[in-house]
Amino acid sequence: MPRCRCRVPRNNRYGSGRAAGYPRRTPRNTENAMVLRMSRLLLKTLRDDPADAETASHRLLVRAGYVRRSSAGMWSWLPLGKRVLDNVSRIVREEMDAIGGQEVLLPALLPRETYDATGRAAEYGDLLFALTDRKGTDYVLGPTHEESFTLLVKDQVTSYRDLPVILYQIQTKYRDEARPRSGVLRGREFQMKDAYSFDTAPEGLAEAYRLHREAYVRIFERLGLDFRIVSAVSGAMGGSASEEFLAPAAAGEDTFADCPECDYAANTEAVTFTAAVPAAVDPGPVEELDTPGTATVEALAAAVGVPAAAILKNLLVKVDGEITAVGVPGDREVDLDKLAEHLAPATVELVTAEDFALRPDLVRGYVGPQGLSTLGVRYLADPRVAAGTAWTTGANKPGRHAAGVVCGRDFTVDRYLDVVTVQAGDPCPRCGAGLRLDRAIEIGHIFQLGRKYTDAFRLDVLGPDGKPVRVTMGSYGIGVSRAVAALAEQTADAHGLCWPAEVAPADVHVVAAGKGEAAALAARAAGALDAAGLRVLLDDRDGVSVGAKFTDAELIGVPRVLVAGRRAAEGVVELRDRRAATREELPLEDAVALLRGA
RNA sequence: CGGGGUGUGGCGCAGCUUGGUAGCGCGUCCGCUUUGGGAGCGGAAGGCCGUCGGUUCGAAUCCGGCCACCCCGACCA
Repeated sequence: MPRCRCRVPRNNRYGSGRAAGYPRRTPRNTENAMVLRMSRLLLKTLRDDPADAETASHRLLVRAGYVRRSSAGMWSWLPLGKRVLDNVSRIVREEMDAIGGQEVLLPALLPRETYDATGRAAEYGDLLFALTDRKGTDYVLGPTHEESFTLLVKDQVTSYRDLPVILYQIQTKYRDEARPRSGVLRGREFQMKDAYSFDTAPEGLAEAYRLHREAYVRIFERLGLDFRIVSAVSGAMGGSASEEFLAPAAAGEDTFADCPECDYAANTEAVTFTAAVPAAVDPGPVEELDTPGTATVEALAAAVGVPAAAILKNLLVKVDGEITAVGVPGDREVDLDKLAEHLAPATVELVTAEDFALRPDLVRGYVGPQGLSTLGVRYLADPRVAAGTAWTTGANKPGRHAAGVVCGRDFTVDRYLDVVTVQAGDPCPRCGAGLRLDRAIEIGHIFQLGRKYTDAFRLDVLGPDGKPVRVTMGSYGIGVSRAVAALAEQTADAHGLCWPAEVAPADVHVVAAGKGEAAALAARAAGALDAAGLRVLLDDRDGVSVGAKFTDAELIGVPRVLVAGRRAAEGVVELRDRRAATREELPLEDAVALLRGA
C-alpha cells in the first residue's frame, strides 16, 4: 500500500513555498501542525472598541477577533471563538455523557404543526422564526425541542424496559427576539445544549433532575464560571419544579435575590413573602385630607409629607371582567404576572379609562379600601397590609385622601396574596435576613416538566402489567454560546479577555519578541510545548512590533504567555501569568516542564 | 412594539448648517530602516457616501419614502 503522503503541491496557497503571485513568508511546519500560527490565523484585532458595543463581552469578543456580527442577533464564530465554543461544548458533552445522556441531533427546521399541537406556537407568538416552503407548508426554526424529542421517544420507545432515557443535543436554536442585544449574550441564533429525560414514574423524574443538577454544577465549575442556583418559575414551559443557573454579571438581564445569611437564592419572580409583622402604631381617628392633584404616590407623598411606604396604593384590575382592587404599600409595584399566577385560570387585565367611566364611584387616583365591599369590589392585598397597620390612602372622593386608615378597623382584606415586586432588604423567606438583589446572566435552566408534552402527544409505554403508562418528562438547557459571553463578562479585565484554562483557545501563547534568535527560540518553544501535548498559539508575525504583540496577547486572553526575546541567545524565556500579571525568567526547558505540569 | 439615535474605504470618525462629484487617524499593499509595550520614512491600493425617488445646471450635503443597524424600555425557559 503506497504511503499516503501529502500530494498537495508544495506551493499551494495555504502552506509553504511561494505560489506565483502569492509569496508566503511563513512556511507551514508540518511537524507542529497543531500549533496555531498567528501569521496564518484568520484574526484581525481591533485597536478601537466597536462603536455599537456596550457590554464587556461584546466589545472584547469583537475586538479580539473571536466573533463578527453578520446581521442583527446573528454572529459568526471566527477561529479563536470557535475554539472556545468547542471547548465549552466538549465539557458539556463529557458531563452529559457521564450521567448516561445519549447525544443525538434533530432538525432545527420543523413543521409548525409540531408546535401547534402543544399550543406553544401561540405561546411563543412572534418569538418563533417562521417560514414557508415551496408547497406552502409552514415551518419554524426551533427555539427549544420538547415536542420533537417527545415524538422521537414515542416513535422509538414502547416498553417501560426502554426507560429511563436521557437524550440531548448541542444545536443551533432560533428565537426572533424583539431586541437582540449585547453581542453573543442574546442573539437570535445561538448554540444551546438541550436535554430531555423520560421516565415512567415521578421518582425517576426526580432522579433524572438530580443527575442533571449535579452535572450542571460540574460543568459550570469546570468552565470556571461563578454561578448560583436559584429557584425559578416555570413560565411558558409548564411543569413544576424548576431552577435556574445564573452567572452574576453587571451585563446580566435577570435580577435575582440572594440571602447574605443563608443559602437562599431565587429569581425575583419566584421570591415568596411570608410573615407579615403588624407595625406598632397608635391608631388615631381617620382624618380626611384635601389633596387635589395628587393622583400618584409620589405627588401625594410630597404633598402630605409621608413616606411612600406609608401610603396604601390601590390598583384596580379586572379579574375575569370583575373589577377588583389590589392594595400594596406605595413604594411597591404590583407584579401582574405574579397576580395572574395566583388567580389562574382567571384572566387579569388592567382597568381602562372606559371602565372608570362606567364606575363613577371609583375615583381614579383616589381609590381607598374603605367601603369597597359595599360597592361590590373585592379587595386583595399584599401581606404587608396586615391587620392593625395604619395607612394614608384614597378617600374615594375626587381630590381627597384619608390618613390613619387602619386595616381591620376601617376596612377588611378579602384575600392576602404575595403580588409585589421584590426589593433589596426584603426579608429572606428562609431566615429573615435582608435580601440582596443582583444582576445575572441565565446560563442554564432545569425543569421537571411532568406530563405537559407527553399528554399532548399521548406518549405511553407498556408497563410490567401490560397496561399503558403515561411517560413523565424533564427538560434541561444550557446556553452554550451565552456561557462564552458570560465567561468573558466575568473574567475580562482592563486589558482584555482572560479565559479560564479549560476553555481558553490555547494553553500557552508564545510570543516571538524579535527576529533571529528570538523568533527561532519561539518556534522551538512552540514545538516543544506542542510535543508536550499543550495547545499552542504562536505569535510569529513579521513586522509587528513587540508592543503590539504584547497588547494583542493581553486582549486575546490566553492564561499563560511565554515570551522569547531579550535572552533568547541564552535559551532563556519569560513566562507570564495573564491574570496575576506576574512574570519570571527561566530556561526554556524549565518553562516547558513547568507548563506541562500545570 | 413604544422612545431615542446612526448609516461616508476593513475599524474609528470629519465633511452636511451655507449644494460644485470626498477627507483624516488606524489598518492594508510595496521598498528601506527599526524590534521588550500598539515603530520611522517614502510610495500605493481601496468608497455607486444604506437605498429609491424628488428639487437643482449640479446632491454625501436640501426634501420625501423605504431599508438596515444600535441604545433605553416593554417583551423574553
